[in-house]
Amino acid sequence: MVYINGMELSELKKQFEQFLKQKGYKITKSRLDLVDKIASYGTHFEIEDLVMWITSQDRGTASRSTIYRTIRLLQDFGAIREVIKLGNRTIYEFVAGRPHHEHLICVKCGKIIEFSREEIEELQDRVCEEYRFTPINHRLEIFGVCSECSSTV
Amino acid sequence: MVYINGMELSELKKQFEQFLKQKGYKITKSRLDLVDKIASYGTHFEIEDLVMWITSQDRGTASRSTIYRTIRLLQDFGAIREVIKLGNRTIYEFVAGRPHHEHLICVKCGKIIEFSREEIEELQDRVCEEYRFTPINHRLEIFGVCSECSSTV
DNA sequence: GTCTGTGCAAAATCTTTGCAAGATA
DNA sequence: TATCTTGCAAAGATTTTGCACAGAC
Repeated sequence: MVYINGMELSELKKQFEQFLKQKGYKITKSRLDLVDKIASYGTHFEIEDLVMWITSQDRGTASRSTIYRTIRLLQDFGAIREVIKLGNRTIYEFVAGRPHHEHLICVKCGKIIEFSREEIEELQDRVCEEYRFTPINHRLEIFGVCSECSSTV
Repeated sequence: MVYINGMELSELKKQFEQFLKQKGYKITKSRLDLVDKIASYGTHFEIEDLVMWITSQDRGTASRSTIYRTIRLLQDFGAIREVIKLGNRTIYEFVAGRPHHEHLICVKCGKIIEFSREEIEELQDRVCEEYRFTPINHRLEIFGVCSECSSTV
């Protein structure tokens, strides 16, 4: 069985189908295929990379438009998040089945390090309560230089 | 005297001049004027809004290119930061002379609430130490719905 | 059969850049 | 005077959209 982030992939797709049905959208090969493609591509990705990678694969040629449209659906569904915004780049992450976490981003080599701290979730709750703000999600990005890059002067 | 974020504006401009000189850039009317314009525009802004506002002012008509270029210089200088990245929008903030803080962003009305917690700075330091990562800056965005918007159903 | 999705190309945004003219040092 | 900056328009990069055809229900 194929597991993605500890969740069985076919289970995820089943849930996505439910989501589509519930929203009145259609279950298409394109949409389900894209879930496979993203799952096998890797955790973090930018849309252009994904488009090029998918296009380079023999079969399965979802158009750029469909990829953009489906990414949006997957964001609504909650399987994908924009986790890093650096300059004009947007880096997405497959988050389905994973606990929330944050990112360290090396501005020299682009390496992404994930970490999580329960304190951040608690802090969010306390701050939001204070401002009577209903949180939907949060994103903590720490930009800096990783150990390899700082040792290479 | 004009204070911006608790710092005297002419002092900030003087420091900016030093920065330019040190970098081998020239001190131009355009650049210094833009600092005034941004200071009087308000804390948070998007470039397009700033361009339109500046263009609508009688005198002072920095071109879009110059604004983009100067904003970049002010970011390097440290007076301005990209604090919110929402979809394809980038919201900047005049941070000169202010302690670091984070933002709550209402996804319904766009309201921005600032808050700061010393814990976040400490947490950043601890996490970075653990990964031997040298932090340059960080950004915590909490997206959600503010009290006004949630009471209006 | 009806309605939605897809692919394509065009358009819309947002940002950067080449170049000639102007300002700064 | 030498060099950097500016404004403009063009080019880039990224994302969205109108429309005709194809596919899902």
